[in-house]
Amino acid sequence: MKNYQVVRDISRLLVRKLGLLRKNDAVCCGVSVAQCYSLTEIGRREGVTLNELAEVLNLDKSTMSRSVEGLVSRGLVLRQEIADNRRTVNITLTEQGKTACVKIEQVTDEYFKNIMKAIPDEKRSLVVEAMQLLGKAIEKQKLCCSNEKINEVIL
Amino acid sequence: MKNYQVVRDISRLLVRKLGLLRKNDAVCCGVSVAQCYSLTEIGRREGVTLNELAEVLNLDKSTMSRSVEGLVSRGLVLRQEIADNRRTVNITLTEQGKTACVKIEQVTDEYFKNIMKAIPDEKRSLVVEAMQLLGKAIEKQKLCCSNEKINEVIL
DNA sequence: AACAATTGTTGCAATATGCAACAATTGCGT
DNA sequence: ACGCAATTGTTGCATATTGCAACAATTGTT
Repeated sequence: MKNYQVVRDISRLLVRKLGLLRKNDAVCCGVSVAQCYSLTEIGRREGVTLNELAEVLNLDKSTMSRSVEGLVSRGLVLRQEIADNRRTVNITLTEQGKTACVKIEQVTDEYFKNIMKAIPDEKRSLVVEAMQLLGKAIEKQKLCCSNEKINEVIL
Repeated sequence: MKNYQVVRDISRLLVRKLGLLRKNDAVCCGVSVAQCYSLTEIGRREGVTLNELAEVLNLDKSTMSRSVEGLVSRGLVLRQEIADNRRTVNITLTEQGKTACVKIEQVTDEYFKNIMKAIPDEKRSLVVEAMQLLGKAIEKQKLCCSNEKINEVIL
């Protein structure tokens, strides 16, 4: 197996184990996977723009807008106007949203903690170092098959 | 940062870069992300059962059934009966399906090759070794938040 | 032979999707 | 200051996808 295929396999494995192909509306805390990601991202940044969120999650801004609307109607998220710019919107977590975020963090962290536990002690730091290198490498890459519209129909 | 968070970050990064939250119907070769995964999995196994496919991709069998139906109607996939069992279905690729698979492999491999290229030469084998360890560790884990129905509504 | 378990397909209502069009606002060039 | 382009976010819209539940068909078990 080629070395890049090892990375690809990890990717496939994560997709499977994390149920990323699902669009379930109740994965954790009564919200979908995509909404979990939204909540986490909003929480980490303490306020985001809709565009920023769409970009980070690699979603269309219309999709993002509606997704946020869903979170607002659940009382998890707040859409606030910014004083110095009446065009953009500042998206923040409500108290309920923060609670949800904590819960999501717990569930997710638990999962990844178990993964680390399953790695032999003496190999753990090696894995961490490698993952940091990998992270940097991935960050340098463009988005894959996203906005480039590779719609070539097969002959 | 805790060591498990490094792995989690990689996961988030992949979700973002690979556009896994998208349910775009035309990511590559005119099929969606989920369908790309289906095609790849069917191709790798040279014939799968619907249930197997649903399990591997962590999707409901009804969803899987319809997704396969979509691939059949596009002429990419074949649903065949098995001689010794008239209940199960054997799903295989058509010639067009194989062509699509090759294309998908190319696009995906290209992406992961670039990631490896972005890793310093002397560190590459380290990363590969670590990824193999990580892969084994992830395989040992259960599915995350999938069928367990953690539908606890937040207070 | 009777009954349980498995496999895959639909009915169904709800939701999500992205593109395009749009209004509101801001920035830029002159 | 004025006009025009660019940005930001929201909707209309048609389509696609989701999972649960119910179902028929088949297979396994006792």
